[in-house]
Amino acid sequence: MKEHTVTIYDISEKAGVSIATVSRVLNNSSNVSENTRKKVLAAIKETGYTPNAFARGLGLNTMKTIGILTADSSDLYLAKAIYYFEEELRENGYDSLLCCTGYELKDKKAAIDLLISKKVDGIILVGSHFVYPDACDNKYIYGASEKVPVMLLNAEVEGDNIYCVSSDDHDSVYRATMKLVESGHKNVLYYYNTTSYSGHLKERGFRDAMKDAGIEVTERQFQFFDGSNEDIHGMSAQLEKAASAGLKFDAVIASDDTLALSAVKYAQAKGYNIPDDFSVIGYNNSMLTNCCDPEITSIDNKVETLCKHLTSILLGVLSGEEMPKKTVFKADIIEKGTTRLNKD
Amino acid sequence: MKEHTVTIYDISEKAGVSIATVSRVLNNSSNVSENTRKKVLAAIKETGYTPNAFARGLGLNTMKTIGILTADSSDLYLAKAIYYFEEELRENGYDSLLCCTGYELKDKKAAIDLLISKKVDGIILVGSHFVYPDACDNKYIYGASEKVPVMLLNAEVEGDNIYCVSSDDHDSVYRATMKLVESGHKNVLYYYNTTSYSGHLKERGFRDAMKDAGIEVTERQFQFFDGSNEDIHGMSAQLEKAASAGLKFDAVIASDDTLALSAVKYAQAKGYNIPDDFSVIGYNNSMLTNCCDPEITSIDNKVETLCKHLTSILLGVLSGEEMPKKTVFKADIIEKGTTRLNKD
DNA sequence: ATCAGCATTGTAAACGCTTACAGTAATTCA
DNA sequence: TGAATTACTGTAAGCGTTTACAATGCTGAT
Repeated sequence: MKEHTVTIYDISEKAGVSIATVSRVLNNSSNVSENTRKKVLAAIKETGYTPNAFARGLGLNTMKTIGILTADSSDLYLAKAIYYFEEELRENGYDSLLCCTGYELKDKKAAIDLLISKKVDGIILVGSHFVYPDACDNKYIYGASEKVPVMLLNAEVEGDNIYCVSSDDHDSVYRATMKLVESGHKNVLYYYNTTSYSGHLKERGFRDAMKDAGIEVTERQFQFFDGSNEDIHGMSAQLEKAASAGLKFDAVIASDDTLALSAVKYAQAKGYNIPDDFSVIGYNNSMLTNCCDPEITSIDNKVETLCKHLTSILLGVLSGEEMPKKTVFKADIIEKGTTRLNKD
Repeated sequence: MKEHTVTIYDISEKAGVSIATVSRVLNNSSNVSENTRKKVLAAIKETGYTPNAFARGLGLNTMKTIGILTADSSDLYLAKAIYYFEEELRENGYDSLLCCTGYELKDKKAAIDLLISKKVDGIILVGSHFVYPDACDNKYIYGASEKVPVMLLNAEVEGDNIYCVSSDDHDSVYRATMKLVESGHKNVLYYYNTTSYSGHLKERGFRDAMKDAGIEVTERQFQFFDGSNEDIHGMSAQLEKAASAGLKFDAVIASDDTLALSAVKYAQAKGYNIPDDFSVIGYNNSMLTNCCDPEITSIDNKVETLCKHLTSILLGVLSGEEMPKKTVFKADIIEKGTTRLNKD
């Protein structure tokens, strides 16, 4: 069963050359005669030899691998981000080591240590969950950045070896809220399920917009959903409960498309007419927005753009270039059927 | 910037012991006095030392890492599977290396080579896309299985170091189709988007059921959707086109919830009453089935169960136990609003 | 006092690769 | 013809661990 694994020595012997030459062939080094190259390649093919990446990594002290961390790869948005990272990295000769950490701080720390001990060349933290409102909880990120560059998607932390690419969540929610207000909605409810960095930005965007619009908001208008991010029924039920408890709202701006969808379902169950009696705006412009009828107006923060940009910055950093520490993109509001915003 | 990385030698020096002793502490070997252990641990803590996994891997010839391959991590179902694998493996001390290969055979091969050169201890192929109807295309799997155990989720290939865990797709589609027929549907359309291994099983399930029900089917009743698996509009449009071209159907059984959702949208656009005039059954029982109204009846093939089972088999294999080569689970048909099946 | 036996620690080889440096043969130039 | 150059190839050190084996220092029994 466990036959002797083929090493560079076997190849060198078979091809009648030294291991250095084999190595040169493997690394496309120029100083090899066409003749020997052929012999070596033949031996490799014949034996089915694959180089041992440990040994290689040991010497070079790099595995050409990027660690990707995310709280939950089954989240629609995060999964998409991971997909783009994977793709871009692979095209540039890097592999990726994915860790789904869950939402516990200690697990995040453990995962980072693990990646570092595996000698990743860089770390990408996918999603704002990694950055806490309380700056002091973000220390672990600094720790990591002492060893390798740390990239943040949709979150911001200032630091020496830390690079951030994000969408301006404050701005997009601000604009969306404003538009809802301008299109005649007085009682806008903010429905959210995360208190992460970007969660805070979004919330502030909402608050600021309402304030600038001269509308007072009560804390009840901030509904926090604390369940699974797939539990559409639970999400609707919570809105229903809030309504029965006397809360009035004729529009929902959600921090997430799933929440938005639940709001649509809630409104339809109530018999409201969307978008005439009731408006909904989601976030991420994921396929979920196309699942119901009417389809959901949503904020598109352009994952693909963000991810590609982030990857190119990382690659730049890795090859020693000077790169911007912070890049912010503006999101688009994609209007579909759950709003009537542009009434001009 | 690039300060000397801390190695086991630094620790040994700082703690005044040999590197072997440090190594023993790191590996919780018993033969270390409490006193020295403390000194070593102190030194480790002080320097922030993390062991180099390459060096370790080189010696042990294992990285305690499992390679996970999937065509597309942003697919809802696959992402979920990956999530469970990740979680289970981590809990058992294994890390995972994820590769999203896309759907091209050559990329799959390349990814496998890569994983093997990284000395993964095993490979999990997530999704039936890895197994082709033409057995000859599956050779690359045998190649991999010569080096490490290969696990297949939702696909079957026989081979020496290959283990399969799947849901009985033929059976579930057969039963679902039968139920549709028994509940009065004559013109059932089969809507699919993959010709993978399980795609074939499903199709055969459909054909066999129709045959056993004594209903003749024409090839037009097999609609293959060839676009993005998020393109709900395109999916609906294709059904619309088929209908305009004269195809009659009063039920759709889809190989996937997204397709099913598109069928619901199609039917609703047509003004059909679901489930009275028109029935739909999806596959995977994902959250998409809860997105529209009525919610979609779907086949639940229990990813979580499958994934956990697969992982436990893999762990068994890795620890040298004898394990079943093939495990098949039966799926459940979860009836919701798009059908009226159990009319007894 | 001596020594077997034990607990603990140290030494050094091995893991498979890259690469600086050294060596060799062939070619060119004067 | 000999020296310098070029083109290729080989030798061996080093990367940071683990671990078999050797060495040390104690313990208590004789």
